Amino acid sequence: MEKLREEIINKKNNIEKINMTDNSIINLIRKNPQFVKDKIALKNVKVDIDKIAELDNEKRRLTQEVEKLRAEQNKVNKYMDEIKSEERRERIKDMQELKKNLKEIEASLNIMEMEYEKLIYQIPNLPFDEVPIGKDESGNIVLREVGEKREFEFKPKDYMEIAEKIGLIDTESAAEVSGSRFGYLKKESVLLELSLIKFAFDILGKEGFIPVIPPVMIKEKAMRAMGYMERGGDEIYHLEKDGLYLTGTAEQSLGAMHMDGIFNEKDLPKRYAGFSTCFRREAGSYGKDTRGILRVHQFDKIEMFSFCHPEKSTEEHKFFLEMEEKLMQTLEVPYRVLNICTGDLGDPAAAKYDIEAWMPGQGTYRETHSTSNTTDFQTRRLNTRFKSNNPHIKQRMNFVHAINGTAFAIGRTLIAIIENYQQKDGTITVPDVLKEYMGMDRIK
RNA sequence: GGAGAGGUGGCUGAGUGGUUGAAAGCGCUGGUCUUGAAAACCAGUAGAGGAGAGAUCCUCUCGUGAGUUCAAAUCUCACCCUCUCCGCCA
Repeated sequence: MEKLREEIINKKNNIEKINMTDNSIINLIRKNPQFVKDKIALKNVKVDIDKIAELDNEKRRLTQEVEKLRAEQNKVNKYMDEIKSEERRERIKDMQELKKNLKEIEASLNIMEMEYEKLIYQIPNLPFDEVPIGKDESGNIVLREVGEKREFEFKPKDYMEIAEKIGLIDTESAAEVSGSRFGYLKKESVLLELSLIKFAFDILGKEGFIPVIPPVMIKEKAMRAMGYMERGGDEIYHLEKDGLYLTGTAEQSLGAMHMDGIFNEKDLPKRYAGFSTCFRREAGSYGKDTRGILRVHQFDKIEMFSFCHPEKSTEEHKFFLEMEEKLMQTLEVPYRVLNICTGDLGDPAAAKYDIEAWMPGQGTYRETHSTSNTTDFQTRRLNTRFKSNNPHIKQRMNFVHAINGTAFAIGRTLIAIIENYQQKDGTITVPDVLKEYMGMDRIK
């Protein structure tokens, strides 16, 4: 019994309570449990919704009992100060009795709440109705192909072949120093990275994105609120000594930046562009893409993040996709846009688009961008809200929606550039838009 | 790493056991005044959960959690966080 108590206390300290308002998941479960079941099934996720409904019911029943007793207690306490010794002694006795009763009910309520919260935290964000239904990435839908694939008068090479020859990428040394799935970027590849960063910030700055270099180590509380702990926790590097986690994307630290924050409605959308190194364990991908720098434990990325009005999130999501396409079009790299299906969405997303760049050396498209509308899934856990200035609406505080999207995943963009701009003589032409940033038009 | 100070509403900041969910100021919203604006004045203004058709009512929240007590922002303990000084350091 002591142990269980301690456990409850510990859990309470670690789990941030999810905020529940009108349109929250529990209200949906109360109104239409089947709908929730169907939606999460589309994501291949199983959570015992009936159990949650049952716990919710019990919880509410007990809560009402507790509240009734508290009300009684408060009522007596209000005049306790004014009454005389005889009656006072009597009242105190009553209250002692009441308290004993109260504590018992509270104890069972506590256990119930713990169980309830564990379950409800496992429910992923529900996919929008418009999202194509499918069980894995094979169900993703190609929306369009953009840009003309270059006609090569020779057989285009794989990026590593070119990069190693010029000395742009060194994975061999990295393997010695750090192990597999690491790489040294050298010479012009470094200049390319710096140019891409500046280029991206220039474009995004015009749209009001605030440039950020965020911390790459964050607390469990922040990581959990961003929705990355429940499933896919294996993917994250954990610094146990310090209780910190390495971010796999700037999204995690950008989103958490406004934890417990309140926006003024007129300041929305609030857009950030974060440049950071990203760390991923790639735990589930043994033997997949082992060569080169396509899939590595560490890479740099510029990520867009926006907090927006809930009614505007679909629009903002579309805008993010537009920005991604604009970046790719300006770079003149052919790509295609995918509408990601329900089974491939991941926990936080209600909708998601990927961009895959054409890689002529590999003769295939590879993912370079991804943008998600996470609606209020993350912001509920983060407790990031906005205040409406309209005095006539009843609920003036509400959760903002959060959108994230890749501007450039540098490593993969380098790959795309190298493969698309390679020349017969083994050199690489610099994309027009980067020439000025690079101070050269060819990499030899 | 050593020493100290502190966490109260959107913000600043009072409050050391009993109508204090919380003074005051700022901010915000509405109104009066004004040709308009500012100023001035008046009024309103925390969040969450629950019951109810609704008016409304109840409960919780003063960093988090536990405890003492009939009663905790106020007392005790643990944890978290922030700040200042010293040391170390790109």
